[in-house]
Amino acid sequence: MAEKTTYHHGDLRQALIDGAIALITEQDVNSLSLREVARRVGVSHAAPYRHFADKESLLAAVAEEGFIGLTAAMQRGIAQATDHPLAQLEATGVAYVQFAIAHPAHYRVMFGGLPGEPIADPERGQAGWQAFQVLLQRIEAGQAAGVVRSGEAMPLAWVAWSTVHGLAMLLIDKRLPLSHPQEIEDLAKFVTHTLVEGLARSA
Amino acid sequence: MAEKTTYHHGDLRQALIDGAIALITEQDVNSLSLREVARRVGVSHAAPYRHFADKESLLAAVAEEGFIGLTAAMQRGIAQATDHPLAQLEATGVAYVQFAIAHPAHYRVMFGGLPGEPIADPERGQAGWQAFQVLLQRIEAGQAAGVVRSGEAMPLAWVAWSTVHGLAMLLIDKRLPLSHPQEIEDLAKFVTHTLVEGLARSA
DNA sequence: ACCTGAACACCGTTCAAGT
DNA sequence: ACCTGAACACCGTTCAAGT
Repeated sequence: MAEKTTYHHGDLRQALIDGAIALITEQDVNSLSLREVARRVGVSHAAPYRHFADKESLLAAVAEEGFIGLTAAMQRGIAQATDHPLAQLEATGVAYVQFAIAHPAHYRVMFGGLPGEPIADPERGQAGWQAFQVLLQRIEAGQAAGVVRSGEAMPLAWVAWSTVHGLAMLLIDKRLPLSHPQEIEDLAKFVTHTLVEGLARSA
Repeated sequence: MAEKTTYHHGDLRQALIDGAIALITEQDVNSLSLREVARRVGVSHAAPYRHFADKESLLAAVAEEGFIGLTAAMQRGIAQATDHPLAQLEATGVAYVQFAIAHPAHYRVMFGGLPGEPIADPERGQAGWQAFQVLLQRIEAGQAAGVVRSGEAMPLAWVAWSTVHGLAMLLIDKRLPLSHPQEIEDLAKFVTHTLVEGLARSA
């Protein structure tokens, strides 16, 4: 065993993913070319096809890693919040938006691309579903504690996801006239707070 | 005067915009090529450069028309709702989402593309600002009637916009496990309703 | 097994040249 | 003024051929 380097990169597949992420953080997503990734990694432009069926498959792998990072970011946010379910829900939303604006190109690959597979669906999109689960579980915890309105949790999670996703996209695309990081963080908190008031059990 | 056809299309600029819209509704946005639009319209691949600086400029014109259509759709939705400010706010949100899912490719051009200019900003993006204004005015009307929480209207409008934009994008990208139009419409109503409860003046 | 180099059918953009 | 045709520098993808 211990089969060292099967070729000069040890793991070309991972090198291509890392190279793609590095390139999209430098430039933007649309101008990313498979040939440029290959060049960067030091391999011929045809080599990636040993590991990915096409450009879209490579981007799907990049998206997968992004969702793993998003999940971790939300969990860190939750860990730093107080125990109150509504506080944890807010922390989840704020962490979501902050992850997106910290990694705009990566976030665009996760969503902006292809039609995409359903995420709020356990069957497909493993990493995406994991991320969505974090949000869903905070809703369910809020319901169990009696501070989030009752009823099916799933549609409530879709409301929450729509709001944070929409804010993230508007901020990333520079659609809102905000620039200072502090303004952006304040808005993320305000939006998430207003959302949570809509989800909260009235009275 | 009455200078008939300055060239064979009378108005190549508009023909290119219409051609681009026709193509994106048939196929998807990313695979749209300027050369194909030119072919479709019956002119050489270099001719578009007489009217648009580059591909991005043509897409910006397409987006502009989209925002005009979105504004009209929201206004129709408001006209059909009752006079109650919260009902009008909900109607605006539902009309927004329905426009997006009825014209997914067009909506993607309006947002998905380029970094984009600020929309919630009167100086730039005329048509986009007009659309945003419809939403903002419903918020202000709700405040005037005392049924929407007081404070600056703009951040409240950003909350609302984030929610409907996020839902629209998730639906267009098929991120939610819904397919039947009725399910989608029900969700649009539910999401908008929950949003409005967050914006409403508590008690 | 894994990678390369040439090839194919496309792009966006520019520019001299035509009417 | 408005449009064309050739040209340039790129793409994504395929495939025979090399080791």
